[in-house]
Amino acid sequence: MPEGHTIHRLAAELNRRFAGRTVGVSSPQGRFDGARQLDGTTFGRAEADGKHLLISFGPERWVHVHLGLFGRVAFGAFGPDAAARSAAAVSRSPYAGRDISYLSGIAGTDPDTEDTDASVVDPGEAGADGRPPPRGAVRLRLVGDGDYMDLRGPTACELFTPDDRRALTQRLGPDPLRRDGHGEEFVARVRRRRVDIGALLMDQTVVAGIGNVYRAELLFRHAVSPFQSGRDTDEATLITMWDDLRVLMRAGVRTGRIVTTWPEDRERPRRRPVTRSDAHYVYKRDGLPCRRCGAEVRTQVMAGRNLFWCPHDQSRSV
DNA sequence: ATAATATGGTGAT
DNA sequence: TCACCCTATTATC
Repeated sequence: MPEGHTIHRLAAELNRRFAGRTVGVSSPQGRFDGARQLDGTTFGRAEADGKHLLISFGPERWVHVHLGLFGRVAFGAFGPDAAARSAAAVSRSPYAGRDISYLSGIAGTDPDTEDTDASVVDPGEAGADGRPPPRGAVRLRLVGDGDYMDLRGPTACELFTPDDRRALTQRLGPDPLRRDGHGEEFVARVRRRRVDIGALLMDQTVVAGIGNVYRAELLFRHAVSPFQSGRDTDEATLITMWDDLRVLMRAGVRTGRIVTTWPEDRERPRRRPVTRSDAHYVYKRDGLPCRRCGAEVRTQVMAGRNLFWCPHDQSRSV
């Protein structure tokens, strides 16, 4: 489910709840052996690099998590003041139970606008000890001072050495959400490849953190054909795309949603909550008319995923 | 009960 | 390019 913004958001929330604290670490499902040796140690800091989540436990140990397509995280509070803590969390946290709409500035109850961040799920009912018993396949549970987190369905949840961590960073392209992510590097990595730009944007060694939604939407916003090769893509266009991507993804971190449309291209008027159906230009809109030109949005598989684009607005060569 | 679906990634062919 | 791995939810028989 997650693209890079989800992971950065997740790292921030983990730090808010666990940074510097002694944590209980377990794997109710039993498939993360590393839990044993981390149990009772100190949670250092969580950080995101592209779609990878890294949590330090002391200088020599990291937990590496990749949510993949199905991975989800649930946060919760327990104990006597759990309700108060949750209420307080609403005012500060990007994750307040399921009510992320608060941070989107949405506040309302319109179900059409409450698509929030699907990687966050309701943790469930409290058990006898105040904490919900693990439900389903919980790969990793962290328990702190009144806070807990459950992780289900990740592609990766494993121990990393500092070498592993360095190797990962080495492999990944620049991340638009990180301070050390530089646009020039993105441009260079795109322009030395003959591969279609629509495939390059999904390649995490070219740019780290883009997924299938941002790929389609970014190309549309810059009127770039997905079928144009990286090498032939105009440098100025790529720089503009990078800058735009940073804006879009930062908004994604803030709100937990991917909204890429300009107000004038939406059906619901300005200053109203952005509905699910108004959030994107082309993603999952195949067969519908393009918001700008009315041409039928098309889809075809590229880089192993369904690509969506407007054949009229995205036909230019730059 | 079974299938289809999903914002991802790896490793073999 | 394909097979395969993760899991929960929703739709269909």
